[in-house]
Amino acid sequence: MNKMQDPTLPKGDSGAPWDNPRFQNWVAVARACHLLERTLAARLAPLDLKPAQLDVLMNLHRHPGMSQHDLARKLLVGRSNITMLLPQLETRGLLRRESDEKDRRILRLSLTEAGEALLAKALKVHTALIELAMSQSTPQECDMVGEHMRRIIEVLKDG
Amino acid sequence: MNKMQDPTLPKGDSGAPWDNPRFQNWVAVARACHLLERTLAARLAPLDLKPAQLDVLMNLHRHPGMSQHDLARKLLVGRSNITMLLPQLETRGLLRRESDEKDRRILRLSLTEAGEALLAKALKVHTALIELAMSQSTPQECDMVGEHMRRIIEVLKDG
DNA sequence: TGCATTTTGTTCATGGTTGAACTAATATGT
DNA sequence: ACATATTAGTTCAACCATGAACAAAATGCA
Repeated sequence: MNKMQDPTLPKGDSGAPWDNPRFQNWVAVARACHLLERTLAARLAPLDLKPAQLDVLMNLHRHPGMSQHDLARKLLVGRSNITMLLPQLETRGLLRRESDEKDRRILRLSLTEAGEALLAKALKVHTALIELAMSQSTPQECDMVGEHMRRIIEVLKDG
Repeated sequence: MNKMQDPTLPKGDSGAPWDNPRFQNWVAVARACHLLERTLAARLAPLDLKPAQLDVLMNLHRHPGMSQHDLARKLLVGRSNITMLLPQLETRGLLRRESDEKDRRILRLSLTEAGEALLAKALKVHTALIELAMSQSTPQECDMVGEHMRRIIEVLKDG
């Protein structure tokens, strides 16, 4: 269904990508991501947390003691981004940065009690939102989507 | 497969979202989006175009004569963003902004010949990248992903 | 050891995005 | 018609993310 031509489309677009289903499907993926990110930001605002900061807390909870460099790679952002991001969280008492005794270049990161507590609250929000989004399909379909995306990540990681 | 526990995980995380498949699957979606966006930016650089600018050209090709407000809604960005974005493209001779005679608040947007030409080149790059990503699954699976994402968009559009 | 290279984190200038406040044009209601 | 409300677009200051250039520490190799 829904194969009707949009009458406002200019003619002579036969080879255009807009009637390519793959193209349309990816546009939907990008839109959904964009929208969920914005919604998450709105719902996280009462906790005075931004999505990027939540990502930091989540990764530090799962991998306590990781370095800033490792954190940057995990989050797919530049190292300088981490440098700009952490002081706000450290000042709020959410995380610690401790020099590694063996390699004094490295700062080992870990959450404080307050950081763990805030993370727990934020995770409720985040999880609820993802549940809402992912419950739009069956678990099997979700797994398929996940598999597909992981393959995309692999194929793009070096190209 | 791959259900092994990560031995570095802290204990006592039983209710945590990390072993929730839906959570992991959405993380994969977000990562793939992020990565594809970055890859697109890199491949568009030789044309001196950024992904956001390509989105503008694409929408103006499909809906010539649309207003800046409509364009902003289509792209899910603020109106001020459009205001900042367009002058660069107009100066490069890629698009026109013409006052509507009936409603002089509105600026009607359309591509120039040069805009259409550049769009055609950029679309080759964009399409190739999406083909690469989406060919990681069968067309049926792609359609399912698209359907899922469109449902997510609907459910989030007003929440 | 001595010296080049690599790695970690920081600084800084740049560019992109946002939302609030603003102007101008139109629509609405009485 | 006339005051009020709404809408289109702009301006501006604040915030983020980025990458290049940098300093400090560690590594490797001769």
